[in-house]
Amino acid sequence: MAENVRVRYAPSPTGEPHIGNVRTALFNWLFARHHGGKFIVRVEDTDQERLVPGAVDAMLDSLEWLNIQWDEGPRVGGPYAPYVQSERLIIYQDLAGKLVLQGRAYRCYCSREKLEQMRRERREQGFATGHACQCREMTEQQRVDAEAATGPPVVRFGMPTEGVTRVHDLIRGDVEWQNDLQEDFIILKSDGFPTYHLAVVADDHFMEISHIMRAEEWLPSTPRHLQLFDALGFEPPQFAHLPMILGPDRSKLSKRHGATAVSEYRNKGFLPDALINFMVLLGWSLDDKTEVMALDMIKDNFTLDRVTKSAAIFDQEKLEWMSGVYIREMSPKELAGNMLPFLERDLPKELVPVDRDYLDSIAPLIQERIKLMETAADSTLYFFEEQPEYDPSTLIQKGMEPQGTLDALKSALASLNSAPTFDHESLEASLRATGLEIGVSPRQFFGALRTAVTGRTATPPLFETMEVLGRERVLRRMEWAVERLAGANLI
RNA sequence: GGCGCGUUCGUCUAGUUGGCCCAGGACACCGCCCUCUCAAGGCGGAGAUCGCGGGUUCGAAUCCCGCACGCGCUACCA
Repeated sequence: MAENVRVRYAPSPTGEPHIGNVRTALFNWLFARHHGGKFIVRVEDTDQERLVPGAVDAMLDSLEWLNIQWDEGPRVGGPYAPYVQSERLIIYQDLAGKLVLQGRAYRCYCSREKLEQMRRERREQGFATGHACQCREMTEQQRVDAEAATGPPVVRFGMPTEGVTRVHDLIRGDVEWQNDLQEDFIILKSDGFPTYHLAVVADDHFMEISHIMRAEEWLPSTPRHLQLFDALGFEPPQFAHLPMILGPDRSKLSKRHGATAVSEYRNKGFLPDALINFMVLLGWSLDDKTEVMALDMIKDNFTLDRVTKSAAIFDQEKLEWMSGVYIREMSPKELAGNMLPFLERDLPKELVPVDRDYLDSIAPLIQERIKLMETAADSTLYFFEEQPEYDPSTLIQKGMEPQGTLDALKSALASLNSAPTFDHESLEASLRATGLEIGVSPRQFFGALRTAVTGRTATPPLFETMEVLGRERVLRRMEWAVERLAGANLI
């Protein structure tokens, strides 16, 4: 298997790529990288009605954002171009024509209504849908008559009427289907476009795909593809049907499950590496304990025998934890660089642009307190605001009185005013001494100072925060707090 | 209805040749520690009769049979 691995990711451009799609792309890519093979992206746009403008770009952008590079496909080209099915129609039409000539496919003139009716009846009788119509057995005269009476026909593939079709799935083992229970499926639509079934078989053959790795929902159509490969005289690739990704209600992941598009995760400020690491764990594992892994380790160990059979539910909370892990692993400067665009997006306009050096000094303080870049603006707002707004009563700590709080703030202000340096070590030393002197517990004293300096009850460590804010800002805010409390009518 | 796949803590999973598994790790949850708050971190806890019922075996989550449930497919969609 080591030589000539060629796998593909073949999305249809019908909207924003979601986690399920991209997880499939990820597994294909990892498989290719593990085996030193090629990863190909192919656009399956054979359904003209469902095309969504911009969807191809959205797809490719998502892959690029995640750093999943493809060796052949749109934007990069390759020896088997074009990689867009709507530009390969002639291939499919030619193949369909040959199959008709060989008697392996036939033209079908049935209306959708008639088909639907027949299927309903068969189902009511408890049968499989099976072969739906009689067009397969038409005489030449009947065909001519039908041609005149209806519009352009579709081309159906005639499934064998006996025997079984068997696949050795690399993940699921042997699976087989009874041929006479299979329907004669359409390979060429009346608009001249192929269906997925024909196009996928043709392209996978001509692009020399070695393994078809796709979601489990495709397993039922595998016998069709196998029969097509056979009828066309093509050697079929190997198959591996990946477990699906489900929403919290255990049904196939879809828009109604909330955030499913990759772009949404990007906008929320998840790191691509964290998302990759999380997604790979949905259906694959390294061992019984390792979860946080560098990409190289994943590539080195990514084999199909470690892929799960059962579907997985997408757990947002665990993703957020993973995101936090990756944030804590990077350098403060990297964090700052990552936060920058989000701050410029989310901070009040008058506070933008932010000073990069200042941001660099803030980053280490919030590094272990942030999980998503989306929250960066809120958790750093008080660093940028001139004066955070807050209710003066929140200055008063549990067990303290307004007057005592005011006195404490004044003492702190005096201490701060006379501080020779404004680094956190000396600030802490002198403020602790002050607290001791006036008999206010550290919890109460620093709590009051925290509110005075940041307007918040939960922040990074107080003295580091003061150091980063700097003497001027801290003194101004302290003075303001004293004024506010004194004028608050609480005393 | 038919066909197919799946079934280990709430969730992601380990468990690949039956014994080291009366089932391990992680997220979430709870408690304690650390502590100026919030986090992060450390320690500990609760949580799975391995879907159910039969077998086989000295011994089964692991093998066999049956059943149940869930999901997927069942389009001139992919």
